Amino acid sequence: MIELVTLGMLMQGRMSGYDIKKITEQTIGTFYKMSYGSLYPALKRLVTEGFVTEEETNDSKNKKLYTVTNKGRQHFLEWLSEPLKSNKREYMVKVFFYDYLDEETKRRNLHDYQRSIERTLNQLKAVQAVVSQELDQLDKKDQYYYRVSTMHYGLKFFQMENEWIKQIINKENF
Amino acid sequence: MIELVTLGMLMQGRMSGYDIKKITEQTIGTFYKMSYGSLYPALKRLVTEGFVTEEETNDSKNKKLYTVTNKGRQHFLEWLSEPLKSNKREYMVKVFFYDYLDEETKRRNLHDYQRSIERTLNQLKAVQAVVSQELDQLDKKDQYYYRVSTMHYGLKFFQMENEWIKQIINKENF
DNA sequence: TCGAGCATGTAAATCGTTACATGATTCA
DNA sequence: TGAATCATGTAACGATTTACATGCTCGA
Repeated sequence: MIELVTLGMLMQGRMSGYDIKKITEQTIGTFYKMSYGSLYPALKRLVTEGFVTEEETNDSKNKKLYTVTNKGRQHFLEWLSEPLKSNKREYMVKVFFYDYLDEETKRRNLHDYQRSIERTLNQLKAVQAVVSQELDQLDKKDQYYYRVSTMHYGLKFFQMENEWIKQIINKENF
Repeated sequence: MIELVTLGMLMQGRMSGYDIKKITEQTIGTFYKMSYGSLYPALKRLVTEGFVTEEETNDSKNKKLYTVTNKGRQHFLEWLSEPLKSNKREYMVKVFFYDYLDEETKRRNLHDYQRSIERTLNQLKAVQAVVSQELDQLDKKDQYYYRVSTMHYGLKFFQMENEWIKQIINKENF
């Protein structure tokens, strides 16, 4: 993951490891954390894999600048093209970089993902209906208040995701 | 984390590792994943730590049943009492178990958390206002559509969390 | 009888965090 | 001049996933 995010950040131009971390925090910081302990080794791996090139600056600071290679760009775009998966918020990171992706793949992936969200949503609704009914009959609602609230959260969460994806598909964010 | 979740699941009564996994999936499965590769070693650790006791059944299936000890219950409740932190969805897992927690600690933690969410929300709003203005001036909105949409998502997400917490504090889920 | 589900476990691999270590620059 | 920030890195540790391995039971 960190390699792909790093590559993605470098897509906007040559920069140092320090810069990569700063920009990552400023942009996707709320749902993706990056530490130097994983970033610097990742940059080294990216160099040995031929996905980025390293350049040493001789001006005062001993800073290293990294640039994506064509191979790296291709590797990044392949990952970006893959279908969006719900787990681990990886999908949010991908959408952040979606300006780099071609229109057709974008549409297809977003559409497929929206449909999968809708399926999950329907399943959750069905489960919740059953559970609510059971609890009503047992008169145990107060004993399980937070469990039930957590279920509500799940529903709300997927509803929000669903709405958000629909909005970006319909380009309502302009 | 897995030890605490396991302990939490065992709070509702004696069960096997297999059962723990099944119930975890059925309840908090949408935001917490559990694999046998981490569960079984965790159960062993819980036994050596004296937080649960192990009981072998001699009926057909070679099943092991686990029960929380008083020490385990105490350990679990200590963790549950700690302030809610935003990172890694740990807080959702905690709220799921909140029926086990005393009213006062619950209220305090939820309240504090709601306030921290509100702070984050205000910060995000401020950042977004600035970024939106900049993009308007630069006429680059279409080039950064998905980046901007991702920002919107962050906002929506925290707004949803905020509303949800307010609702459970005000016991609107009855 | 056969496949789905019940049931437990290990070892290697993966991935990342935390703590430590070092040093330059910039600005008040 | 001293604190904040820029800048890079390593080593130990921690947590969990993935793949593998095994065997029983129950119902169609």
